[in-house]
Amino acid sequence: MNTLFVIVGPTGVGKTDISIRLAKMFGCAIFSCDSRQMFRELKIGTAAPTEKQLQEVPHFFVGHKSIFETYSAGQFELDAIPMIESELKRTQNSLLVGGSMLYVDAICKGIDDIPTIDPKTRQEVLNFYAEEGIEGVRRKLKLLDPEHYREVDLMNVKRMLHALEVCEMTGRPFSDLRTQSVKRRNFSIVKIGLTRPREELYERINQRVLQMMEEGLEDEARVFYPHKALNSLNTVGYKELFNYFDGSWTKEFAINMIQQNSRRYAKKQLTWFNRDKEITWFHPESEKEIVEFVQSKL
RNA sequence: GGGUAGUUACCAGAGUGGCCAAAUGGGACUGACUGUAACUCAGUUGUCUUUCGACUUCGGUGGUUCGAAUCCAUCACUACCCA
Repeated sequence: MNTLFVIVGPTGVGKTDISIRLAKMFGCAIFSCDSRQMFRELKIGTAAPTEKQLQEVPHFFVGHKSIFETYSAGQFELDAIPMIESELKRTQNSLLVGGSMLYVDAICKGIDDIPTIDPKTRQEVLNFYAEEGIEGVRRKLKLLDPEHYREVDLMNVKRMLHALEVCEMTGRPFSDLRTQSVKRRNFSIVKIGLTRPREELYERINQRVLQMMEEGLEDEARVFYPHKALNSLNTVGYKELFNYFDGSWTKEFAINMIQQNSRRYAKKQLTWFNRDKEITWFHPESEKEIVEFVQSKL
């Protein structure tokens, strides 16, 4: 059967380099699985593959959207699966590379078919929250979807609001639409995790942030400062600089915060991926072992 | 040399006789997470223990007291002020 090799790992661990090497070995393209590299306006701050790297190996889902468009893990599944399937027909093996946990799951397990929330419903639900507060949200959710109410984190407003949106949108309880089943794919999946000792990872992240600043992250972010409310710009590396632009933080502090938030993000990624027992872990520089492992799976 | 204020857990910082292993915030760590997910949320954070609980802490030492982070003495250090 055709195989999709899925390379995951925290930000800054070194996924790009090894994946380009593997792609060349297979003669295949790379499917990026990064919820922020998808935005063509965000290059430096998302450490997107460089022009040179993109020329070496074709990448899908890098810079294919604008920050002004809305996108989601569900849409990503719909867009990517057919492309992965047709690509696998051509090259037998292919690569999915990225650190966006939910997006990886969308490809590997699939996520339930829940309609995209229209802006009107979203706004209505937000208004409701503004008026009634978290208590109101809980009350309404308990009424509309008692089953989900029992399961959700009652402290997590954002998740509850989403459940409410879905109830409002579909007229059905959110829990009805959540089958939580794992979709079968017509290709095999082999997951490779890249990790490093914590200290080493953090040091790389810190250095990379400084490097991004040298490459012009500040200018890149400044252009989009007027649009800072966009969800696509609620992104490490940009949101902190926005605080500097509006005068609430010093530049130095903003840079420190980018480093700190990047480290935290890396930890969250590791927490998520550690739960996945299908992942075989490697140090990114153990190229020989990785290649041997990949070959054993062909 | 004189004076004043201070020294609390990783950091900042409350607490000024028992309700104190010690508020709160930050950091760190751990975790949850099926559509705005680089989001959002939670737990832990003196030691030992699964729990109950036990034990050692609030600059050092020595006191007062049934009982001290809290009061007294003294030493050390820090900051500011006066010389």
